[in-house]
Order: sequence, then C-alpha cells, then structure tokens
Amino acid sequence: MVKEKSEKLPPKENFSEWYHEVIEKAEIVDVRYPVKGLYVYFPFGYKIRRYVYQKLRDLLDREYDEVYFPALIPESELAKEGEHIKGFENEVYWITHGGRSPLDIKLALRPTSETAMYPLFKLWVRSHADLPLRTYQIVNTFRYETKHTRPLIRMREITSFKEAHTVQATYDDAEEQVLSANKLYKEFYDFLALPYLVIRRPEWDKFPGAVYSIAFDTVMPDGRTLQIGTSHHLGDNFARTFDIKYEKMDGEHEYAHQTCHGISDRCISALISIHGDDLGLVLPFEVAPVQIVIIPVLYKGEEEKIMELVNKLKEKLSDYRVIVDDSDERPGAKYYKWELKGAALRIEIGPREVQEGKVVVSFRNERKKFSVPADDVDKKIEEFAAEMKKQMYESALEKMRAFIKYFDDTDRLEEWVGRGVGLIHLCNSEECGEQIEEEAKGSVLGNFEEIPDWIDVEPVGECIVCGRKGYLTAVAKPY
RNA sequence: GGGACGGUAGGGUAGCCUGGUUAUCCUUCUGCCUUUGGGAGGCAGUGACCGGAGUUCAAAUCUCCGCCGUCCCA
Repeated sequence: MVKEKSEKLPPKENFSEWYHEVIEKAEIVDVRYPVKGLYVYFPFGYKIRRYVYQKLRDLLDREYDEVYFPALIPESELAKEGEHIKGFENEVYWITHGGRSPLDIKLALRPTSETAMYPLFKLWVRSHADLPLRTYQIVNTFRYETKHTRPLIRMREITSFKEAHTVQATYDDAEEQVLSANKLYKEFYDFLALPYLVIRRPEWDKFPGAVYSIAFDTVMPDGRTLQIGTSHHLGDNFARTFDIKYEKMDGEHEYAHQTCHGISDRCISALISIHGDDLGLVLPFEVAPVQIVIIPVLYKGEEEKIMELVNKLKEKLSDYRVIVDDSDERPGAKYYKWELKGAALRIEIGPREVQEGKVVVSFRNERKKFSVPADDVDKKIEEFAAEMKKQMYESALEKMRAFIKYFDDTDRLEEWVGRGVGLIHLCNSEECGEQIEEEAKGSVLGNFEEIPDWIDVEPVGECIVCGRKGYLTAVAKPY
C-alpha cells in the first residue's frame, strides 16, 4: 500500500509550487531570510553553484582575465550615461550615510558594473596594443525589484552575476566579440544539457546604453520564458561617455568599442527547473554534488561481506564525488532521498551482488536499473555520464519544442502565449510590437538571431500586424 | 500607488467567531529496540502563540499601533 507521504513533492505540472518545494527540500536555497528578495544558499545548493560556475570560469579563462571592481559606485559615475541610468534608476539601492554623516556623493550598490569599470578602462586603454581588453568578474549585484521576487529567478541581490566587459578597437571587432561570447554561452548551456533560443531583443527592450542586445532564452515547464544569458554590443556609446580612446598605429586617437555580457543565478534555476522531475533534482553528472551514491542493502549476518565490496568499490571510484549511504534507514527511503538530491548514479550492493560479483546501477534521469560486473563499473562511469547527458538534452529539447508554435492569427496567438512561446512574423516597428504585446498579453522577445533547424518556418514573411516585411519573432510571457 | 488577506515548534496545521484544562494533529529532529532490494514499526524525548501597548480577575483568542509576508488590481 502506498501511503501519501508529506515529504513528497507536489507534481511538476504544478510548477510554481514544485519549484519552491524542491528548492527547499533539496536544500538549494533557504527562503526564510527575513528580507524580501534576498535568499541564502544552503551548503548543498552552493556546491551546485560552485560546479556550474567552475565550468563558466574554465570557459572564460580561455580568453578573458578575471578582475574585481568595487560594489559601490558614486552617483556621479552611475549617472554619466543618460540611457543607462534611465534604465536602472528605479531599481538602484543608495547608500546615503557613512555612520551618522550624510555622504556628499551618494553611493549606489552596483546594479551592474559598467559605470564602475569604465572609468578605469579609460586609464587602462592607451594604445592599440592594449586591445582587445577582455575581463570578467563574478559578483553580487543589487536591484530593488518591485515585481514578484522568486528564488534564483528574480532576486534583489543577484548573488552570482558573471559579467564580462570587453574593449575592442572597431565596431566590427566588437561584433566579433559578441559572436564569440554567444559561442561560449552555447558551450556552457550544452554542457548543462539545456536548450535555448538565441534572440535579438527589439530596439525598445535592449540593454540601456547598448547598440543591440542578444539574449539566450529558455522555456520553463509552465511555458514562460527565462532569459539566461545576454550579450550586448555597446558600440562606442560608453567609450564616448567615459572617454575611452586608444592611439592607432598612425598616432591618431579614436574612441574604442565595447561589449558586455552576463549570466546570473538564473542558469541554476533553469538547470533545476528544466531537468527536474516529480521526485526532485536531475543534474548532469559533472555538476551533481553527489555524482555517485552507493547504497548497501544490509541483511543480518552479511553486513561484513557487503561492506567489503562497498568499500572496495568506493576506493576504485575515488576520482568522483562518491557517498556511501550506510545510515540506518531502509533502502527505499535512501533511494527517494538521493533522487531528491539529484545524485546522478546510484549503485546498490546487497547479498545478491556479493554472490554474483555484480552491482546494480541506476541512472537518475531515466531511473533505469541494470547489473554491471563489479570489476568493470569504474571504467564505465564516463560512458554512463555521457549517455545520461545525451538523454537529458534530448528530453529537454523535446519539451521545449512542444512549447513553441507558429501563428498567423492574433487570437490564437493570445490563447497560446503564457502557456508557451508564439512564433509570428513581425516587422521591427515599435507600433506593431506594442500592438502585438497588448493583443497577445505577452512580450515580444525579438527576432531570432539564429533559427534552430527544428523550427520549420520561413525566416521572412508578412508582418502579422501591418503586412509589411516581417521577421520570425518570438512572443512569450517571460519571467 | 490602491485593495484584500494572513503571521501558532524546523515545515505544514487546529484552536480565535463565543477570552478560562497540560495549545491539536501530521511531519522533521534526538535516543533506544526492532527491521532492511522503492518512503517499516514500537516506546521515550526536544521544540511554538511576530513585537509593543491597551481592555480584563484572566488574552493565541478582543482593540490599537508597529514589523513582516502572501495574493489581487493599476
């Protein structure tokens, strides 16, 4: 008889509830910190963060240098770039006092670091030989969000903002950098087995101060989209504001061109949301805090023989993050526990295995179980990890595809948006964009920068609103 | 910005209308016994009325203020 257990998660179809429960029960973040929009990473969640961001660091370290800039920005710098400050002024936290004395110049808690970094970039960049300058930092940023805050999705303190900032000589060089950043993001999200759409944000929704913005969007299990990466071409807008010039070979001075690109904690919320299932977390092997859990099935009188095989195997698997769960619980309870925590591989060892010299292996993602000779397991781990990731990616992509549908009629589009992503042809005028946002009760994410091969729609067609030339555009309800 | 609702152990809750017993139940947690191939059982134990003021012989319960949170509308 199956008893309804209170520790059971709500089903994933009930996504919002599932998400909050899994984040607490699997010990990702503690939502009980007594300030709205600020969250605490549990040790377990912080491990996931560390492994995910380690990958991001490894990718960036190929061509960027890590730096650190202060968290406080003087008002005078923050306000220099007109468009930029307009985009952020309603969400900036201000430090107005030092002790009891009011400050002469207020200090902003960085909402993002352009205006912290670029005054120094002016000093760092002197000649063409200093370019390209490629830097990144992984820091916390603050935004006074008034809309519904959500753990890892919309936070007042973004705890893990990876922001890269580059300086190039020419517009084209900077454009190349944007493309290279996109490539890097693809590698990152492929590593996490997360599918994405690469979309150019409409003019009215680009990063404040940018020439154009490209975003990576993914689709959450409820059909709403989540922006999980951005990359912006800043042209020479900031260079003119902050006077970043370089001396060319011929001795002339010219304004530099810049890009910036960011990834935040949202990559972790996507990881949890997209791969997770009714039982809890499902994580790619590489970022699972517990890659392998060994569960001894101890029968009376045979404990010693069983533990002998368990310990031998643990030794052989010492290259991985392995846990032997020999706690005083029934095996079934342990299976559920480690499934909740997203342990990628489970190995069961009981009297049968000792007798046959085999072990039972179970994949977390598809929960299939099979026997492997005990002597071979260690050599098969990489193969298992790769197989699981492939399955996870395929399953995630299949789900995303089901959320994406083309429409040539706004009524049907409206019915769909909010449950999934609508594709339409749309011209790039703001009037048509606004009209469609109103009618579809969603947001125009923008034109496809790259159309995935599984989308079988013409890239160009008649604008659904005005009939002029329109481009393939995504409309959705974003987080 | 406007409105509605809420705050009782680590989590979820009952009690509040109609003030009065040792504050209910589930879960978690600790210890012991027993058990172990998909959430076992028994016994014992730890743990709570958001803060302040007021009314009253007596406040989780009624009143006011504060703080925090959730939902809805702009």
